[in-house]
Order: sequence, then structure tokens, then C-alpha cells
Amino acid sequence: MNLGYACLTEGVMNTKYKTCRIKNVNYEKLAKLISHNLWSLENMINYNIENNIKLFRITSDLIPFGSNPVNDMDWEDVFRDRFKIIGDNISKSNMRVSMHPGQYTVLNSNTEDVVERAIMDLEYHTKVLEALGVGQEGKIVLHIGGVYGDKKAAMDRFIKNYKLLNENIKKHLVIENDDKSYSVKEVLKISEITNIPVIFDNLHHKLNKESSQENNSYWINECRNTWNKKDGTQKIHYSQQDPLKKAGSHSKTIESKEFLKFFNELETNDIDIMLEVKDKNISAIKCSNLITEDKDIKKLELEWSRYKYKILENDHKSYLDIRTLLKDKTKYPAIEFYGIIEYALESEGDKGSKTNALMHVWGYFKKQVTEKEKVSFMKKVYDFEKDKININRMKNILFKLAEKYNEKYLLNSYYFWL
DNA sequence: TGACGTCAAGATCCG
DNA sequence: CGGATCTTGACGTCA
Repeated sequence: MNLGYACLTEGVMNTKYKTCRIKNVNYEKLAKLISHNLWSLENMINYNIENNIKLFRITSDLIPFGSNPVNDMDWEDVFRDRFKIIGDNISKSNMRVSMHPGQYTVLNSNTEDVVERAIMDLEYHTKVLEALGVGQEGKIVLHIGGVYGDKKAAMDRFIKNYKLLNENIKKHLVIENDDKSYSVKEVLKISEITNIPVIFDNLHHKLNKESSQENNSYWINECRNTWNKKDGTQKIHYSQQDPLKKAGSHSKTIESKEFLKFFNELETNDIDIMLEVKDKNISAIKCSNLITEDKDIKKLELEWSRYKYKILENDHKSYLDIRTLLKDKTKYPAIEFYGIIEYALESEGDKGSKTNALMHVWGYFKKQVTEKEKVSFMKKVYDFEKDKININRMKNILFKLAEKYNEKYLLNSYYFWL
């Protein structure tokens, strides 16, 4: 069983993706952007390896306009060596990677042109996986598409168009239930005819379950039967509703209790879980630590090193509670630990505790900074206390210092990102 | 024709 | 000038 996250990272150095406007596309620009993006991907993969994350979705934005004719570069040739280095790291570490074309890739469209572009888009995603040397267990996750006032015909059109696809695409393709049009029951019906493996998405199911009374486990088991050995371990998507946003919006972070309830109701551990959540890798590490068999408190201490200044900023009592909690090195109080973290992240610290955290972080530099930096920072603290500049500006200043003086401990801190 | 969702580019405004 | 805060863009469907 593996847990993973999608596309982007929070708080990991040198992992930003770049793109450009379609009107600005030219060969040289694309070469620069792709080179940069491959560097970011390489850094993400290395981060995953260091943090024992074995499931990962690669962004469709890796190659700007990857399936648009304006990009006529043979990028898989030009960057063959770069792909190979990344792909080798993926294979060596036993990482499973996937891709997921968005809602605008519609294979069952009633417009021929749109179908053609959808096929080009699937070809693009397949090329990326092939360039990395990813096998059949590396999946491309696709939704069924539109309804066009006649669902039966639309489903038939999906099946018909699927059959037109090349074998190398079909090898990677899997289908997923969505929150509006196609329920897991309907996706399974398509799978019955096409033998495409089905991804169960819990939040989509919650919002679009027809009148199904069966629980998640029932549908996960149904989907399980669509996965053949060569497709790898059954994969599902897990996300939680953001309580403040509209139905279907992914939550900021995965809430521990709700996740554990879902996890404990699973009838098998032989399953890969892709988390869809705003805080990305941060929740992936959290959830891994919540369910790991290897209950070593060092894992929580490492997490504490990343969270501590953010918790100090938000709620001093939580900060003290966690220090107490982690004193007994024979225990592994992950549930309590993340419970306090989640509580504290919901709190908003007052000016005093924000300043307190700022000064704690500043403590890393005060012996090595120049006199000029010192005077400048103290003036900024004064401005902050007088409400002349905001907290994010202060954090930016500290982050730049962390980069300049290469303070690894701070560079890994969630303080700058949460 | 605008809303939907997502992210970064690009534009604009401010001190 | 740097930094913060909008607005736009790229995609297709649906009301």
C-alpha cells in the first residue's frame, strides 16, 4: 500500500513549474521552459525518495502546450537523457507515477475536433510516461466526459473512441468516476465492455452516487475486480470536502480522524491511495505517518522540526503540549500529535505570538548576519509591530536570509508555507 | 455568454 | 524599484 500526492509540492526548494502564453511560444522559449520543468520534476522525485513517498502524479503542465500543435518540438528526443535520469530514479526507488488529464480532455465529445484533440492529449501523456520508461502500472487517469443530453449515446461514444486508441495508450489508461456526470456504477459499466481499470474517487462518489446505498468498501471492491495483475496495485483517489467552499472543493489538508476512519474501513491494504489536497506532500507525509507499521518516534520528531515555528506562531499552548507529547521516546503518539497540529493550524495567533515566532527564527541568523542586515531587520520588526507591514513580508525576509546563509533546518520548515 | 477549476503569466497599483 | 494584489489565459461543457 502506498500513499501519494498530485503534481505540485509545498515548501520544497526548486520545484516550481513555468509556462508561457500561447502567443509567445517559440522553439527557444519551449526548450528553456521544458529544461526548467524537468529540473523541477527531478527535484520532486528526489524529494519523494528522501521522504519515502512512493506514489506521485506528474503534472500535465510538464511540457507546455504538450498536446497543442504550437509545440512542434521533438522534446522526447531533445531531452532524452534528462528523462532517462529521472525515470531511472523513479524505477530504482520503486515509485509509481501517474498522470491525469484535466476536465477539458473529452474523449466522448460529440465534436470530432474535440475528440481529435483529446486523442492527441492522451498521446502526449503516454509519451511522457514512455520517455521516463514507466511500465504499465504507471497510469493515465481519465474522466468519461460530457453527456450531451443522451448519456447512453455518450457512453457508447466513449467506448467506440476508446477502441480507436493505440495499444500504447490503452496500456496506461484508467477511468474515474466524476462528481457530476458519471457515477462509479456507470464507469464500471463502461469498464465491463472495455476492460479498463476503474479508479474509485470517494469525494466524487459522495456527490454523485445515484441512489446507491452500498458503502465505499462495496464500490472499492467492485473497482478492484477491474484491475489486472499487469496494471499494478488497485489505485483510488481520496479527498475531503473543504468545509468553507462549494461541494467538491478539496480541503486544505487531510483531517486525521476522518482519514483514519476511511482507512480503517478499507477491507484491504493492497491498495494505492492518491490524495487530492491543497497541502500536497505535507498531507502525504502526515497520512503515511498515521498508518505506518514502522512506529518510530523519529518520524514525528522530524515532522515537529518542520511544523514547530508555525505552531509557535499560531498557538503557544499547542507548542508546549507537543513538546511534552514527544518526550517519551518509547511511544508513537501520531494521532495525538497531528490532532494538536491540526487544531493549532486552525487557530490564528495574536501579534505577540507572531513576533515571538519571528524572533525565534531570527535567532538562527543573529550571529552571522551583517550589521546592515541586523539594523534592517530590527527596523522591519518595528514596522510590523506598528502594523506597517504584514507577516508574510516578514517571513519573506527571513526566508531570503535562510537561503543566503543556507540554514537547512529553516529551509525545510513549514513556517514559510502554511 | 459566463461559470466552472487550476495554476502561473502578465498587468496594475502602491509606497 | 520591490512587493502586493488583481486579471487573464488555456481547455470544453452546460445552463
